[in-house]
Amino acid sequence: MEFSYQYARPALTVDCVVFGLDEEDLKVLLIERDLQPFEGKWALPGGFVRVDESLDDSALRELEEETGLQKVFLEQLYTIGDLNRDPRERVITVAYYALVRLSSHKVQAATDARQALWFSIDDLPKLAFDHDKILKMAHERLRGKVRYQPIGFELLPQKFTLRQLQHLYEVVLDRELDKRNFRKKILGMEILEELDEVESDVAHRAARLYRFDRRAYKQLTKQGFNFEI
Amino acid sequence: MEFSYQYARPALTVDCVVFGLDEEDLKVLLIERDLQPFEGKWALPGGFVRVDESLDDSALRELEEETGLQKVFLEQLYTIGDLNRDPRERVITVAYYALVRLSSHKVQAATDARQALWFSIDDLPKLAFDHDKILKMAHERLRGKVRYQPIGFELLPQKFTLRQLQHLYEVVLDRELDKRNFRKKILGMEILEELDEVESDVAHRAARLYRFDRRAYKQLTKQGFNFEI
DNA sequence: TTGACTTAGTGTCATTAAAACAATAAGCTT
DNA sequence: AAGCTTATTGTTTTAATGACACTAAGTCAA
Repeated sequence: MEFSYQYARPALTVDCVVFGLDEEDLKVLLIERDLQPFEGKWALPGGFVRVDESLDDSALRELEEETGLQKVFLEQLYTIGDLNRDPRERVITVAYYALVRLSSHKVQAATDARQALWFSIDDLPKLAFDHDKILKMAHERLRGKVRYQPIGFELLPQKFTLRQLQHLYEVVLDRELDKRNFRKKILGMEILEELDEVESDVAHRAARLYRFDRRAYKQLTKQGFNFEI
Repeated sequence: MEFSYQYARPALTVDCVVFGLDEEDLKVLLIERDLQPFEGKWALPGGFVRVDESLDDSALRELEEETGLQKVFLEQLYTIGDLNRDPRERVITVAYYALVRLSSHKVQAATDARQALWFSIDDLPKLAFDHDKILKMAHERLRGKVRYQPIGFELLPQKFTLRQLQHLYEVVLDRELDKRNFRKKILGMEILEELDEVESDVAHRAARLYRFDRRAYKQLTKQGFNFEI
């Protein structure tokens, strides 16, 4: 007990809602807790903020420690400070959400976690603390934000087909989109680079591959262009 | 020094960007600090979070203590935890923004503040800490959010004219709107209640007064209606 | 009381964006 | 070679947006 203060201070944590996407649906990465409280329960990866690291760094560090993930897309979500959200003491958590290319990330449990597993967003276990609430918030944020910011690409491989891109939006927005209208719209934005490559290993005509053109997008935003699906 | 912990803990504060609107432009409420550090400098109202109060309550309490404002519209903005944002020690702040009906709120300085004053958003003094950055963030959030959430009404008196409403959007979005198109659009939403009253004390034809119909709005959102200016 | 002044209030047309909709082409499998 | 699966492409209809100007109502002052 080396650190003393004149007034009581709440503990501060970060928690991450990590989204991934596969051919079926949207997934969330959860860890099985290896410590009390809620030992053995599923929870969001996260942990205490150190006094010498920024909040973003905290979130990235905890993600790597508990799940092995590195260099993911990360944005702050909300800070939750309800009085009794942790049975031990007053804990305030800064929640983040992260988007990862599920295909290219191997996940492995580590510190404070027995295992890390991907769960379908439609089939989640009961979570520790108020993590259900945080996860729901993150899901809503993702649904809202994916429509007016090109963050969806963070969920896809670098090279993707228009089918995959449309599938992403259908899964996240939870509604079907018209193929012709979707292609017309997204190609009309001129933020995709058409590659001289097609997908491989499919048992039918292979679709062309595209890449998100970050430079073109930045250029367009400067001119007042607004991304919107 | 009564409170001891095993690990060092950052201090936790809340800060509020309070927006108001008058006939000219958008205003922000600032306080002149009466304590070190930055004594005598202008800053956002705010202060330390107590261990037994929620973050929202903290923000509301600080607002009342430092400016006398009560029952304002308040939303969380962002949590800033850069390492050296406070010269004393590591301080993490949960930033909020608030919208008030400037006309109906008297402002008075109190605890820790020499005075509280409204500043035009286009003519701000240099602020203490990183409050410039927070204020800028809040302004961007307001500009973004006012278009797809009917929060603008929080800045107007309960009864307002369409001219006032349009002026609000022109000031916040910083561009002129066409009167006929604006009226067509906003009235077409059917979220305004037309009153049997007109404004008074004007030296010309008096305009009809309207009131935001929260019930109608909620009903419409249930049916999938999306507010958008 | 009248004329001048100020703001309120209103509708149409042109343009653009969104939504609905189906046939052919390419490549793989058997 | 025939059959299967998915890729790729345009047109038409409908709805939303944006541009644009005059008359009505009420106040003020001569």
